[in-house]
Amino acid sequence: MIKNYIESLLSPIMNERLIQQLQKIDNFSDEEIDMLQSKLIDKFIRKGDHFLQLGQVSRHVAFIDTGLMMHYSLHDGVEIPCNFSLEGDWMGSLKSFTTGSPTDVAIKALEDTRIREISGDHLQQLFLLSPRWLLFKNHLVQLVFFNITQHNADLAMLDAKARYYKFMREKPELINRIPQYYIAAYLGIKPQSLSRIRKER
Amino acid sequence: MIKNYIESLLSPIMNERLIQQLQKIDNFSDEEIDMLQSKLIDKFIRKGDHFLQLGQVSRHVAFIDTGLMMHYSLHDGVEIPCNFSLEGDWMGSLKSFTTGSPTDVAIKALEDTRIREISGDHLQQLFLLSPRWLLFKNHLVQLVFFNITQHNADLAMLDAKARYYKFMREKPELINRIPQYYIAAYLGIKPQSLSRIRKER
DNA sequence: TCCGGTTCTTAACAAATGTGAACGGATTTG
DNA sequence: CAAATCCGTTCACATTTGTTAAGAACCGGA
Repeated sequence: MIKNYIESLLSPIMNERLIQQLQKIDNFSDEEIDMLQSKLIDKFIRKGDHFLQLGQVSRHVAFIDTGLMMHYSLHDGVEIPCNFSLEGDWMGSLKSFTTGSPTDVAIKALEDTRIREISGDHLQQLFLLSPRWLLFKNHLVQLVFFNITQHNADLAMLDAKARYYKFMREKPELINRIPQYYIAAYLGIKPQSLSRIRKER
Repeated sequence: MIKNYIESLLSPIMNERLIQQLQKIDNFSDEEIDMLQSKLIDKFIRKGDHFLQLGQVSRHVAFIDTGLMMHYSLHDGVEIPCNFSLEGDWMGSLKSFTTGSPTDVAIKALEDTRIREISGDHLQQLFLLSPRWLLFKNHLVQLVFFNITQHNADLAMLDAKARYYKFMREKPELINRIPQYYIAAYLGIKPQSLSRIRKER
């Protein structure tokens, strides 16, 4: 595909972004960042395919270069999204990754997505080489944790309209990239109700 | 108080419970458990008082010997519970504890509560003495994480009645120990609605 | 013990959300 | 290209939940 070829040319820019993200967490040295990059593996996940299937054990954490992924669990045959990760984010199923238990939160691509992943084993090696990488893992855990806790409070506190407006306000870049029935499920309402809310403005 | 005196006599039984909980996580040796116990400090938290105030930095993790605690965040002046911890549980505000940031999830006692706490510094010492204690910390994180993720899906998926029935089914020991307006807030409904649901059976 | 506040319940009504069905546009499949 | 499927919208109607207000039950402090 032409599009993929063009994206591959963007690699320097994408590296820039990865490095920026890491600097935000802590002032990693160039050597440390090289250590990480030498262990990262490029992958391409086609829209609709999974980074992590339900019941699998998560063995990798990944940085998203381009694209969009959805974390979700399954209830009565319905996919309930609990989080979204997009370009510039790190993602992983933390519970499964750290405990080795089969995951009950799957991760699949909502768009063709380009990632760079690192295995748990390699991450362990980083920890040994430079304990600073523990900060990195902590950061990932905190981020997911914060997201979910916040969303929890929103679901408990706000009505459907307020939840949708808040979503629009805080994640405007997602509103047109996620199918509405997933947004509705994420917000805890039916697609028809979301449609009604959207109409009102 | 006579009650407190009696409880202090129960100490061997409470130790039993702490040890049982640890064995569930991993087969810690007697020496390792002694290491932990030597660092635990007894505390008593009166009903309504806080283990961790909003905005404080969490510096301790604690085991609950007797009593009941509520984790909550504040929205528009309303306390929104996101979790409960009771006797036999370990508790802590993981985000604040591991990052050193001020907490946005407070923890307060819903009953007079007896805990044994360990500081982050002492926990670090344990990690150095025996890396197995890292499993312990991971276990705590996973537990909280699992709870919140599950509750999230429930809030998004179930209606008020189903949420309450599920709560009754899964945490029957809590139903009569938590004020109903807190249960209502936890379930994302108004106290009057909860009252109506309870009346229907 | 009594008082004052808090919590819980109840009710009638208003508002929000769910349900089922139909339609049309977009996308995929053959 | 045609047929089939999926997705978003709309509507009418059912059901659930919120709101407001009042009183009863309960609890803690003086």
